[in-house]
Amino acid sequence: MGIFSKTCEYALRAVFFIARRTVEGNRVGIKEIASGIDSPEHFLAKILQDLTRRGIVQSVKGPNGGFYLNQQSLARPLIEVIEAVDGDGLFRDCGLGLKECSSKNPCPLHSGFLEVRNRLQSMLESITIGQFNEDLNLGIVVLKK
Amino acid sequence: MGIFSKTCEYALRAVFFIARRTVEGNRVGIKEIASGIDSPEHFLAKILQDLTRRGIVQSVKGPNGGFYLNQQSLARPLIEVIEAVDGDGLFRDCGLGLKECSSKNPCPLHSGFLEVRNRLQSMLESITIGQFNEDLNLGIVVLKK
DNA sequence: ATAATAAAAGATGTTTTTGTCTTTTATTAT
DNA sequence: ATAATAAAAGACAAAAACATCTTTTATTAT
Ligand code: FES
Ligand code: FES
Repeated sequence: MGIFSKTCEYALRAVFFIARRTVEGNRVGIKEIASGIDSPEHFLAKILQDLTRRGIVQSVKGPNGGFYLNQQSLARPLIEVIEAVDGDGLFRDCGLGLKECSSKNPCPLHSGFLEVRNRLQSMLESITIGQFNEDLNLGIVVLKK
Repeated sequence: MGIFSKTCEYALRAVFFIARRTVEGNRVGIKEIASGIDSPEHFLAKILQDLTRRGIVQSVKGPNGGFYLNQQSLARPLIEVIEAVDGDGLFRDCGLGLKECSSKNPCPLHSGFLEVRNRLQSMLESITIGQFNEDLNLGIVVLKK
């Protein structure tokens, strides 16, 4: 288990991939996304269906159809994708699994966690889906290995 | 899903609980631990069996038996418990799920992740199992709610 | 030695996550 | 209108995580 669920990892890689195609002016089909990010095709399809319902990504059916991102979606911070898929537990729940996280009756790790998680949160709030297109095109960052 | 697995959350709460009893000079049975940290008894038993095999906690069978921690175990940093239970994936794997994490061919989140995870890692390396006994006794921190 | 105690080990069950396959619906080009 | 295309939806399956129950083994006090 990583910091995010597998589902969420696929979702993040997929939106990065779609963003890149979108700014090139194209929609992109599920097959191409799946092979471009090295994910199981039908499983990813489910994930993108859900993201589409939630308005995180856009899609059209039929010939020349596929997934794309509108301006609003391109500008979305990553944390919205993560919360749509995994919920906000990573940022709100107690790191030791206690029923709730609060600074009255904190668990032993509360203050340490708070600092790390706030840092993660603000990082994910400041990174947008669309901001890596150039680095992806240049091969400076990658979505599969 | 939190940052650690449920199994690991129970393990961490349990070692904190055992530490407290140990410095009072007592061994503590599985029933008392389970109720003291609000975890399923038989499931926790499996977890502690594993931690015992790995030498993270100590135990003796029979009357007056139970779990306890020797000096070395009391001084152990939390990260050793976590790595024993969840492995080191949280600190070594790619946050986007790519096959490996490295600064050549990084994923888009690599540098952001690196900073957050290093912070988490050094926090968990500097906190020891035994260091919260006083706070636990005073009720400043808690292991169940 | 015996009985009582408590962890260790083994067998089994449930739920969630992850993954696959098939059918249906919407859209587009002809 | 029709055929081709591609996502949406539904049914199903495997694996991992989480959990429970029973039997065995080691230890201690009597
Ligand atoms: S109470 Fe445990 S992290 Fe806040
Ligand atoms: S390559 Fe993704 S976190 Fe390092």
